[in-house]
Amino acid sequence: MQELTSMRLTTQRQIILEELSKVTSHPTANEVYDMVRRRLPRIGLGTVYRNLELMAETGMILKLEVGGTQKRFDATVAPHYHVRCLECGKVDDIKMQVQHNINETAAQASQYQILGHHIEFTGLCSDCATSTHQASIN
Amino acid sequence: MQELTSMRLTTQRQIILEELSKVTSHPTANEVYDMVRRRLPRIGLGTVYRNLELMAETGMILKLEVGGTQKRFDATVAPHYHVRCLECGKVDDIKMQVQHNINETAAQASQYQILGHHIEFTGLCSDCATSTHQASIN
DNA sequence: TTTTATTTGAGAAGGTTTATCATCTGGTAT
DNA sequence: ATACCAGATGATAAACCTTCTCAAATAAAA
Repeated sequence: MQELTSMRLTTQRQIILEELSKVTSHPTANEVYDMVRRRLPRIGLGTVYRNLELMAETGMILKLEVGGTQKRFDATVAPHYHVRCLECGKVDDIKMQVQHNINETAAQASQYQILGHHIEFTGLCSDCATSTHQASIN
Repeated sequence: MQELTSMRLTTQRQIILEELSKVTSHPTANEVYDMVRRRLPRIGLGTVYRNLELMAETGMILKLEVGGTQKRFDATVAPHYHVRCLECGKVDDIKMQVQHNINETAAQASQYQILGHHIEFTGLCSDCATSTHQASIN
């Protein structure tokens, strides 16, 4: 794993973290790339991927391996849950208590050494709920 | 969405479902392809992807959009939770009660129309827990 | 400043999934 | 049985996301 101590403070790194911290959406690597490119037009996509991965390893940010095809990133490190819209793929936070106790239940119900859990709710965001409803009328 | 009524019962479809039903692991599309190919050597990878997707749409099987790079499939349709090994990527079932109540909690805590949830535990399977432990001794 | 190990940008490569399309086939009607 | 046809298949290409490679650039230490 990457050591925090040996990580240089490059402009690219700072701006990637700054831009990710600005939003509460959970952007994909490519969306972060678009955000960062407005300030650093010559940055490479590989640099964004490399640094998001690195920051996730050191725990500076969260890598969300949720449903959908792409990985998403989150500057909020504290454990919390997510909802994903089945229609548009948008991911939002769910502000509810973290169920610490279920890790033990899972540990007892399996042969695994349980290290954590993540809950992903699925449903329709307010925008898509409206349009889907309208579509079902037609 | 694909209608069950208009789905032909092709040999390929039957065997894909049969092979998936045989295992309790949660194979990726490529793993299903390998399993099916032993009985239908001329089947195409696209056919496997197409049918797994189709069966997931009709609810015949479950498509797991869990962490890791690849999607995994499951012949057990009843709601249940999963553990993923952080080391080897293996996915197993967790036999614990489904927390029906948390959907309401999530609905109240968000603007989404909540349709369901999935819990993915992360940890180390017994094999990897051993080898990782040994590695940390060295 | 000079040095050096790390990082970058550009592009290639890898891996997974989806799309395309001529051919084939299961199910139905004849 | 046979013919028909919408739907399915297999082969291949394409799309997509992510990782790798490496010469050039650069942050940080000497």
